[in-house]
Amino acid sequence: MNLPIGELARRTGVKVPTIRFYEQIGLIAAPPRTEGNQRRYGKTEIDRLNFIRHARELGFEVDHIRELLAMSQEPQASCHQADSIAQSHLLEVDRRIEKLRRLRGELARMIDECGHGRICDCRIIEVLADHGHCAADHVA
Amino acid sequence: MNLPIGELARRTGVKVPTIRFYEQIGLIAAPPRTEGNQRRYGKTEIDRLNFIRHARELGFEVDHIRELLAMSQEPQASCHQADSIAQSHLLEVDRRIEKLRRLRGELARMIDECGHGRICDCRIIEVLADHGHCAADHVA
DNA sequence: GCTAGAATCTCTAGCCACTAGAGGATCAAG
DNA sequence: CTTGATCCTCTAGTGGCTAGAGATTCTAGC
Repeated sequence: MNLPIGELARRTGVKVPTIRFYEQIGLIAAPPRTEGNQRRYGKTEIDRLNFIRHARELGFEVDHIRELLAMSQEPQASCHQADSIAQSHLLEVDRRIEKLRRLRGELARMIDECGHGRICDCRIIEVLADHGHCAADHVA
Repeated sequence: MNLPIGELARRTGVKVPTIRFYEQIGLIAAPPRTEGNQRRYGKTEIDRLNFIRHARELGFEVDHIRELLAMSQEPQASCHQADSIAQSHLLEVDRRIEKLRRLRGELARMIDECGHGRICDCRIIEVLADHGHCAADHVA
């Protein structure tokens, strides 16, 4: 277990520059180096990077991941805080889905109404140009 | 109709710095200036900015908006291209919705299974730490 | 005409989470 | 000992803005 960064990347699915970036922002610790100044990693980093990757895939922000990582280091603590981070993230995801759904509806309607003729008759252009009182006006 | 930038902002819902930014990236033209070097706008810019805002609200990228704007200037052209931009954007929105829904499912399950006890028993932390063969692994 | 305060100007830097590329050093296999 | 893959650091770029500094200009009231 003395992996170079490329091997760590292969095993975790996190790209090499991203690993270095995570080190830079302090999301993972700086590992030991070879005599020739190359990073060498162990099992700890595989786990940590996998954790980070899963959390990113679930859409957690880096700052939240920082907190979740800190919690995972304190197994006896209450998981109330982890729960609340996840909860509020779920709400955020719900908001995004709802917004996209409304948007999708408008898009689909617009496309549907397009008669595939000339620009001057096109609902797509028309809707964009003059859209004074539709739902999307109130999308944040 | 010789509006200062703040008034244009008020009428279109696009913030002042954003208007200047749009000018900088060439999304809108540089307007005439007063003797004191302040921008003054007319009806054209109101329409154009409204178009841009609507398109942004619908999630179109700036480069696509550029194309849509160019099309709207050629009323006799076919709207095939506008249609295809909108179509592919719709597909992209569908992809995003689907991705968020899968993600939401995982999040909700995770939270649901959390016993609200200690970190060492917490499904949230556990799922993140060891998540080897779940759907989210294959989310791009 | 004068003054105060609101609005405007330019410019730089920051946001997020990376990604790309230059230019050079190091490693492992043959 | 050479070759080619991998690694290093550093800077800059992505998208679509947003924030702030410090200076100027406009406008309304007196």
